[in-house]
Amino acid sequence: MSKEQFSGVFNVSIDLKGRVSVPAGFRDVLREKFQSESLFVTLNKDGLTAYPPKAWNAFLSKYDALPASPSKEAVWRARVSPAQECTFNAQGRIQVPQALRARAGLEKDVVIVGMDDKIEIWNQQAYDAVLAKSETLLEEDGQLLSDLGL
Amino acid sequence: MSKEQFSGVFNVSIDLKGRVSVPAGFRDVLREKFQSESLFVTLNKDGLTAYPPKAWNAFLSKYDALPASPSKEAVWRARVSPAQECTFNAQGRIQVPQALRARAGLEKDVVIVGMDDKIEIWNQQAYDAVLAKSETLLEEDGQLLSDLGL
DNA sequence: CACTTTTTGACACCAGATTGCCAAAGAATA
DNA sequence: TATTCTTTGGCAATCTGGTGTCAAAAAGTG
Repeated sequence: MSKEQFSGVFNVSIDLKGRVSVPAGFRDVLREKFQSESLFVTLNKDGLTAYPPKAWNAFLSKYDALPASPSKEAVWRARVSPAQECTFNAQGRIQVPQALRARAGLEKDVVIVGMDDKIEIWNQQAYDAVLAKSETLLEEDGQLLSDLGL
Repeated sequence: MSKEQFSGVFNVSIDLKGRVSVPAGFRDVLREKFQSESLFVTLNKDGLTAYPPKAWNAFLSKYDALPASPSKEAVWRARVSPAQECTFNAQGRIQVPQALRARAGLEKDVVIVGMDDKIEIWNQQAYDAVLAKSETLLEEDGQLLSDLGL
């Protein structure tokens, strides 16, 4: 089975000007499965998420179909309006816009996480924190993992 | 595909005289898509909104068509009458009239947000606040985002 | 271990953003 | 009306941040 989706966690670094190396494997997936050379990067609750154009447009269509509501407006404000398209340079790096970097607290060490049809970009510490929180949660719910056979 | 609409979030600064640099990309969209060199800036509930003349005139037509009512008067007072046209200077800055600045609390750090056919201008703290509020709303309505595939 | 690929840091270059300064225009004062 | 003070806009110098490129370092592969 060849790679079909984004998966795995990668520690990468962001340079002084805000460029991040996207793992080569992800670029392959992007090219082969999504026929694209760019990513739509936007905010999420604790960091950034990057979508292949196809996935982003699919989301936008669903979004447009929603009836007007305060929640819809919140989605617009928090997810849609901050989005920016980023293209790759010759070394496979994308330039993350300053405002997004600032919000996500990206400085030197960042973590890139494959999430099937999207990619998350985290500040290293923030990622460590959620990971730790997840571990804690699993310990409290000891049954779940063994039910899953893990 | 070139940029068709205003999008993205930008941190910019406003000088003592109230001049704001509008991101170069927005000026391109304004020139190419809206054939215009100015913006109509007016109040909104928590900050300022700037419209390309075309969009502003479209709104005014709809407004004129409204039957007279106290609400219509309220729109006049709160949105229409405060509006002022601002042109760009040689450096791509617009001068935001003092009265509007004061109402929106614009001092040093401002945030410019692309909203398709209009542009929002926020005081940095105020923007942080609405963004946080939107995030909260989205958490409460946990279903929505996953329905949208985000 | 040798070789290839990927990642990273460094540098130069350029466009855009910021700042301060100066002059013109306007308002206030006498 | 003459004078001063204030505001506004334009210009220029500077600074910052983004982009492209190169080469060293690191990681991966056979």
